[in-house]
Amino acid sequence: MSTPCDALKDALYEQLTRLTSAMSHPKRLLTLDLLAQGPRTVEVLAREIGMSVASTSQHLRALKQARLVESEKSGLYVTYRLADEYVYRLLDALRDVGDSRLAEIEQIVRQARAGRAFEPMTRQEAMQCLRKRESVLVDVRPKEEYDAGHIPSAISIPLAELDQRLEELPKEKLIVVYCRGTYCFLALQAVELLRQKGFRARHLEEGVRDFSASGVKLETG
Amino acid sequence: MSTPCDALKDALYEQLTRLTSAMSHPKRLLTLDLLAQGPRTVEVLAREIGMSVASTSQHLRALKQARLVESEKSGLYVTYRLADEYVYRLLDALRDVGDSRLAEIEQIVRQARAGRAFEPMTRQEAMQCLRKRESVLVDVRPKEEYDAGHIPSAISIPLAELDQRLEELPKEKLIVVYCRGTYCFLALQAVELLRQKGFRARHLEEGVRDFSASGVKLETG
DNA sequence: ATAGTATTCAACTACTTTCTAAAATAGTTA
DNA sequence: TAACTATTTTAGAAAGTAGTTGAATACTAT
Repeated sequence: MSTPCDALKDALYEQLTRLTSAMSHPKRLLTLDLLAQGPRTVEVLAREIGMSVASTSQHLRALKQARLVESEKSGLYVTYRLADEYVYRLLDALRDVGDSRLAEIEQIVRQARAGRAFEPMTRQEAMQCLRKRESVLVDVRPKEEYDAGHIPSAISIPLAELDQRLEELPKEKLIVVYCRGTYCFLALQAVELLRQKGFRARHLEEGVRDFSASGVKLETG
Repeated sequence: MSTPCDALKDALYEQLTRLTSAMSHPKRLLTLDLLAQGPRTVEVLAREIGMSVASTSQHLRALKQARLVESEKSGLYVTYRLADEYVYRLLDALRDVGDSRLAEIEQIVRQARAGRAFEPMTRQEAMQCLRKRESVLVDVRPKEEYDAGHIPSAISIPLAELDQRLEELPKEKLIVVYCRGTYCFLALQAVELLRQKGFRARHLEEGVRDFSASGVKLETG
């Protein structure tokens, strides 16, 4: 009892698995997350994901064939970027499922904290510090995400730009950074960088998602 | 220059690929889509996806290990269901990317129409018929999705229940069905079934997504 | 018990994916 | 033109994935 629909459905799901297959490799997922923060060349990506340029190129080809990324050649360099807004949201949805379903991820995060260096701040602590003007709150997500909604009174310094914008931050205050959610690593990386540069820095236990989920009205623009 | 973060990140992305790998098989994706419409037993699923029970069971195990589905044994039968709301949204996000990025999907849909039997109705046509009371509009998505927002004046008959609720539909009118979007096959399957049962039936070219995208206020509840 | 049914498991083969290393391509500079 | 750089391609070995078959498990009914 094979209906005309069935052949179609098979073809459709085969196409959709082009997307999921392309995302089924840790380095490719990491690549997408990096590209979500901004375009990059092959060489830069290779360094960031810790693979050979040849491998990186192959992975990028896989992503491109699935139309998850686009590339543009200018001179010697090929710059890759995320294909569009929907890919961005797909990554987000994936993180959400990971967050809600994979206990293993919880554990990874907890282990990270066991190292002690990355003890997170609770919302209460952070808000108190902020009210007493002992700290500044920094949103290290890409600018677009900040614009779409951020914690009130936070300033935007995307992780990618942090290195060049250190002079905007007060050395004497505590820098509190946050990103998307509990297990988004942008904030951790920011803390790492800031401490290297001699700042006092900590990250918020919760991310924007948790704030908005618990009823805090986010600012936009 | 490997930072403490890097090890964590690797572990995290490895965990996230458990999700995408589990979704990287056409039959497993189809299985998730079916489970999104309601829980099913292994045998039923096997029939619906067109595989042996043994294979189906193995695929279900893969999905379960990734925590995308849950199972419950009662008596002889094991019933599988989608793990939670977020998995649902992940599937949705995936369809959206497919819709926006994969020209191949467009083509599959167009090919289906070339077969002629499934010529879709435009919104204008449908609305005209509806105003003249020559047709009824049926939303064949799962009840939850209907409740979350549907085209005004549509009634809800989930595809899964259509077979048992045929007597609610007027034989003399044209049945216009719609589902999520252009290439969601729920509506096509509904049309197929309705025609088999002697109804006149067609499907809307657009789905809820397109309606809401073009500014139509959806009804809820 | 015994037979029967739904589901899972194990072992095997065929196929696909991934990494590496080396070669090829394409654009730039001297 | 040749030398150089960024990227892509290719071929091959190693690892992983998928479908089949037949057997094992677990529950029900007699």
